[in-house]
Amino acid sequence: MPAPRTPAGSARDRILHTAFRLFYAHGPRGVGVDTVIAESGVAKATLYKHFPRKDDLVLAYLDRVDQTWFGALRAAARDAGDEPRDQLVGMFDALVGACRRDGYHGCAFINTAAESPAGGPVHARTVEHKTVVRAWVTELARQAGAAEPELLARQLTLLLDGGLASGVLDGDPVIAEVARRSARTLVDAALR
Amino acid sequence: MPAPRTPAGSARDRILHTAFRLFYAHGPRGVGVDTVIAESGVAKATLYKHFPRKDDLVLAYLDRVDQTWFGALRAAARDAGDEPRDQLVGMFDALVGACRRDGYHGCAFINTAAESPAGGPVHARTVEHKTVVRAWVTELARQAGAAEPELLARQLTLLLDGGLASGVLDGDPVIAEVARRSARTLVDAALR
DNA sequence: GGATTTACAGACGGAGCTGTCTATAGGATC
DNA sequence: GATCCTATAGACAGCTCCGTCTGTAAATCC
Repeated sequence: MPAPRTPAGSARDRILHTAFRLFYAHGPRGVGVDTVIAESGVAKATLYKHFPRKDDLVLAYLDRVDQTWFGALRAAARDAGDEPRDQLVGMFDALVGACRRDGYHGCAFINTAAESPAGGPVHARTVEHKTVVRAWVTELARQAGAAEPELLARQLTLLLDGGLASGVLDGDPVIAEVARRSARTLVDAALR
Repeated sequence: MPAPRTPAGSARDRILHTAFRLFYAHGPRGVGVDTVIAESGVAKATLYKHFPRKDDLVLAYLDRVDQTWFGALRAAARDAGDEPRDQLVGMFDALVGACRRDGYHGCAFINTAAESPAGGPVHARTVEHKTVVRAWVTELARQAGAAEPELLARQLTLLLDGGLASGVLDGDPVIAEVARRSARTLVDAALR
């Protein structure tokens, strides 16, 4: 395995890092391949060697988003303590944190899916991501003792999606707080 | 006022109708002006006479979406009876209906905002739309006797946004039902 | 030290995009 | 009937985008 010979990591990493930043800010369709190349300081041939189609780069971007966001969700839940009941509410702190972050621009998956043809690979990857997250929430709800874990999980992920999606407009952290309070109410009602 | 001389309404109406259909299906950025022209059977000069910039057409599209969606929300609320408390939940029937509709593709505002530059007219129009809807819901919540009408309105519109936004992926009507049940729980909790 | 791999640099074609322009035809109005 | 107004039809310029291609430099491997 050769050591990286470029200052800021391997070419592939630089491409991905730049694509992540640009795609999230302007949407994949709003960023040309030439821009990614220019800003990552990479040759065109190099980019097309690692990502033969632009779609491949978009999918790699979504994978990175998935890791980041899902990781933040689990970390927030973990930080809420050992009680699954508290973790179900605590995961919304990830939303609070996301809204506060500079350059926050909503849900990368929804934004990307909105500009991608239905039935394409981007949609499939997005559905996959949402499914994995919901399965995790469902398991938490089951551990918490919910009578209908699937329902509660759907309710909570719906809240998450709502909070994320409306972030396209204004990263108002109050929205995340509202979502958190809603989550508390729904969890309490489901576990009463 | 001259009578329409074209079979399917005035040229302006045909343009708007076609743009509505195409913009909603593929996103404004995914539809070229030439396509709108071809499918609406209109001359290029005519389109640019009515809508000097493509952005003008996009904004007119959003206005039409606003009328349609807000109208559907109010109609659903009205159909739920005279009690504001029931209307707050009943408005979610508009979401149920939207999810069932063929070609459902999520929230036109969020989808469009996601691909538009932040701070631009599209964002402003979207914020305006969301503000008007939320003000209406707030008034309903006040009439229903909520202690914190603004909070309840934010919670409910957050649910609406979540249900709409996730519709980009799958128009699963179950999501709308889940949103409706969440709304019932939140309304009950707020009015207890 | 030669061969191979990897990356840089950038031209290029074909397509699509927005927006302007000219030329023309058909009703409406005076 | 002459004159508008509006609409059609389509060429056109200028730009951007995606993806391919050629050529070159540097680092690694045998």
